[in-house]
Amino acid sequence: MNSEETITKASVEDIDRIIHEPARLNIMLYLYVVENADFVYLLHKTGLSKGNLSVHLQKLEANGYLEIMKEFLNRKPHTMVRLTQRGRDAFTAYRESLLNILQ
Amino acid sequence: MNSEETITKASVEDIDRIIHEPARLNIMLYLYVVENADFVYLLHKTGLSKGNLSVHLQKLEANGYLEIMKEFLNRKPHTMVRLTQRGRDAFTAYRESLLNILQ
DNA sequence: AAGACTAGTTTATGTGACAAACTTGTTTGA
DNA sequence: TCAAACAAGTTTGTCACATAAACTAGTCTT
Repeated sequence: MNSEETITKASVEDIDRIIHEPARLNIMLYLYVVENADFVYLLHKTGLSKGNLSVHLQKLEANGYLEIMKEFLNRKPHTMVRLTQRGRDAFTAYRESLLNILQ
Repeated sequence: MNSEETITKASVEDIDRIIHEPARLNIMLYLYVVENADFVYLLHKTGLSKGNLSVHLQKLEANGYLEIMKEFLNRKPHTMVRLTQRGRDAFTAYRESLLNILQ
């Protein structure tokens, strides 16, 4: 194997589909800069329906990309969300990957 | 409306989902540089199954992004594909859109 | 105390990606 | 020469997923 062959080609195959879905990409973009967000904040920012947002958050959590913390605030349920380090890394990797492909 | 408000925000909502799907993004990337490609070439380049490739090409054609030209070559069916201007424009718009979102 | 509101979750449905199976014809080899 | 293998796709069946509607559980208002 010579040096030319070791150049890794930016590959569409290894796009992270969990992040690639626009609804979740949007969520990740907000969480990446905000660090801490609650359900209602994301609801308004993303424009997703509640059911939709709920399911996408669960999927991101199932992949270890974020943490969902439930508490009661003024006697009402309150859902806080933040990216895990894994989620943060996955997002930067996704970004690098796509920039490589498109540039 | 003042000038600040006219700054268009790069929005996840208007990602072109036809192109966004990785399999089709891959196809578009090849067609964008090659200009003319046949079915078998794309089959090998993309690594998609034949059925999959067939369906994705039909979907891109249905959206006016490419033209499918069928002919017989050495008595065998031969499918040529090329981007339309519309497809070319859609691709550059998609690229711009995603670069804006990710940068 | 009945209706409206808040903050979500569960479900039902439709769409879509994918590969397996099929189709139509051509070439090969026994 | 005819049957098996090959070529180039298409159609079909299945499974996953995105989405909104319906539901839940509790709180506030009047």
